[in-house]
Amino acid sequence: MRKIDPDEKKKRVLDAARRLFVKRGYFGVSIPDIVEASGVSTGAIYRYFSNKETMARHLHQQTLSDFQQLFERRLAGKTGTYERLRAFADLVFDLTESDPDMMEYLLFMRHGEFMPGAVPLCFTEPFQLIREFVEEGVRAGEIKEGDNFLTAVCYTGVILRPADLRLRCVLERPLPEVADDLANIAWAAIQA
Amino acid sequence: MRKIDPDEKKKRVLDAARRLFVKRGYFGVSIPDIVEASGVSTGAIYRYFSNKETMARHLHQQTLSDFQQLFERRLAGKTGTYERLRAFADLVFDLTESDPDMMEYLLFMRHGEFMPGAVPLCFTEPFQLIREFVEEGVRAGEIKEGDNFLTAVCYTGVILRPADLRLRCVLERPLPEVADDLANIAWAAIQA
DNA sequence: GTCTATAGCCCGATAGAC
DNA sequence: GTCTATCGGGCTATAGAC
Repeated sequence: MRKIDPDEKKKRVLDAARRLFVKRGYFGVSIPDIVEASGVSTGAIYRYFSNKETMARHLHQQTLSDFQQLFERRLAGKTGTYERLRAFADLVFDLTESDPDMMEYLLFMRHGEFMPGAVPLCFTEPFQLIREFVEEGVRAGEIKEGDNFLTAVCYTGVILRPADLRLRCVLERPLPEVADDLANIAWAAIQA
Repeated sequence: MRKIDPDEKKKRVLDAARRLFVKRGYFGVSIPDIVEASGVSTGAIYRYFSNKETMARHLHQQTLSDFQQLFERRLAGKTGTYERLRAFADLVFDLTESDPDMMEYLLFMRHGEFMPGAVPLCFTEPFQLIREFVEEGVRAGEIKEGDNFLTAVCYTGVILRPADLRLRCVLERPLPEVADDLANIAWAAIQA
């Protein structure tokens, strides 16, 4: 653990913190917990992050921007409404299996617990994009007319709830295996 | 605050605790916080509940059984599949407006935070019932064939996610006003 | 029975050795 | 730069006055 790249250490701390925060909540995790889980000393942690709250904010921002980047990469070249909404669904399903800590953070982390007044997840870029896709789908006559915001919320509900239950080990099959079924159900919910 | 019925005091403590737990998480709430919010003294709290964790377990059990009772009452006399699933939806929408603390607890509370190994919410009676209704609906040819568990999960996804966002003040209209739209979307998602 | 005062513990954060 | 030893503060839980 010596003379390691500081960025590598920072990442180790943030990874450990995310895993612990997701499991026990912000206030349920102590700095000694993070020290033990990350293998990085108290002193080093306080060198990188001025305090516990700053570390959590940093972690929050990073997780959101990572998710957005992954989403944008998957959207590249996709033009149809079904295809673009499907890209969101597949990203959620794949992330649930490949990086459950990240997905669990996105779904469950109560940012309000330690960051009063933070922007709700559904106002971040990826969820704004989904609302835009829904609006285009309505204009194209592919999606039912109505409250477009509500329509978008319902679509994400069909996608996110299975992810939720999969992360809690309630669903036994990996989500990518049932991605077609779920994407079809979600589409059936909103199509014209 | 003197000579009040002990059960009344117990209820005041549990109500205050639920409101605080939902907002800041189990570890983010101290006994002094609950003392201040409930108007019941530390000594009394420790007389009723042997410790903080026991109090939280008690609260958890009570909230679950209250929800189940409300659900069963609404199911009385309902026989059709659409009608019975709709009863669940309406209960969720009504509770979201009439008792947001309770609904928020049911949706967000991370019971695993302080109760390792607790039964996940979706294995409780109400959610088992929904799965049964879906199975009957499939047998009656009303609902798409497939993985019935997954189908039930998707239905609840369309119902619970709007409740989630309404509780976070993202949706501005009371859910009962859009109950018809949401119930139809949820039904469209799963119907044969 | 109920409250107030406090004991004992562990936390976040720091200071100082290396 | 990094670690370890330690401080003040606030927590859970209790003991004793009323």
